[in-house]
Amino acid sequence: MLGSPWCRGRFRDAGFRLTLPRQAILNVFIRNPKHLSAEEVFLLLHKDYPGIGLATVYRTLDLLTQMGLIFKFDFGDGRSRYELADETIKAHHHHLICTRCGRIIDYSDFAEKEKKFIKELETELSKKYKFKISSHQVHFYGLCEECQ
Amino acid sequence: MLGSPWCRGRFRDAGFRLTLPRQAILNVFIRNPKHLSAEEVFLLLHKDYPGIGLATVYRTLDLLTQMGLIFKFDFGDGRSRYELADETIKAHHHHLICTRCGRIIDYSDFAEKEKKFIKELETELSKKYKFKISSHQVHFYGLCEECQ
DNA sequence: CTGCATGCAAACCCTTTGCATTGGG
DNA sequence: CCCAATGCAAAGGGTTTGCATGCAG
Repeated sequence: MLGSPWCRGRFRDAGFRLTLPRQAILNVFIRNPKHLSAEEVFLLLHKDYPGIGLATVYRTLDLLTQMGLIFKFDFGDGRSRYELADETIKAHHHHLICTRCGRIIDYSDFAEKEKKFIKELETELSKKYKFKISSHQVHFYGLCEECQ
Repeated sequence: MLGSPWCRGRFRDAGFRLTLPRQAILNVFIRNPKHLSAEEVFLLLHKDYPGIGLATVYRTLDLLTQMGLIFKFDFGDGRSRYELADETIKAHHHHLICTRCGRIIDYSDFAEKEKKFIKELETELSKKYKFKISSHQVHFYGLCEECQ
């Protein structure tokens, strides 16, 4: 994904430069398919690239989100989390959030059923509220196995 | 709702005092059935009760959330929003959020279909992930009619 | 070369907390 | 009366911004 002309082209076409920090940050997501906070990205990055600052991480996360390469989530714990926008996401994977320990569980089961349902709902909502829907989030809150 | 023995009892049973600020804040939600941020509650309150401080608003919002009288939402704009936990919510009303102007549209259409779907999904998820689900949020992001 | 991107630190914004004071039960 | 609840101001934590410097194109 990274060295590929696709990635470079994606940046060039959008009028952005493919810099080292941007490549490195994208790499963090490729190697860590998780819901990373800005600080987590910064720390993971710091091992190999101690020179990259937190501000750059925030600016890059914002850029990548705008470019659609990553998705931004807010689980209500006061910090944003980001995730690579790959097939996993496209397959409508959603989240279970433990309100006690903060653990986040992905699930992509029931994807077909869910996809169909969401699709229908989006169509109806778009029509009724003249709303152009571009994305959605489904969060279930509760207690994970250990916290019960 | 407010003067009712029900409300007072609800506080007493939980070991809390039904103070003037708490009544006033609950009243704000009753009169403004919207997704209010802490600051909005504070400002609405300020007209009639200029003495009530922002910290008390935050503390009370937290208390009411724990008591289940209001719900807390996070739409990703960096501030929490709160809403009265009345029948409207119980009827599974969800949200469309405009990513440009921040407008939030409630919808409670398709409630039956949705309720059934969510219920099924919750059951399956609970079983598979041993997760005790207590609430859920469904957010659709996009552009409202005016912002398109 | 030219100007976008970066690093650093300060600024910002929302939220929480410490502490003396108030008022509900 | 007593202790939970309040108000105020200060602190906290995540995110953004200003500005001089660096590097991609």
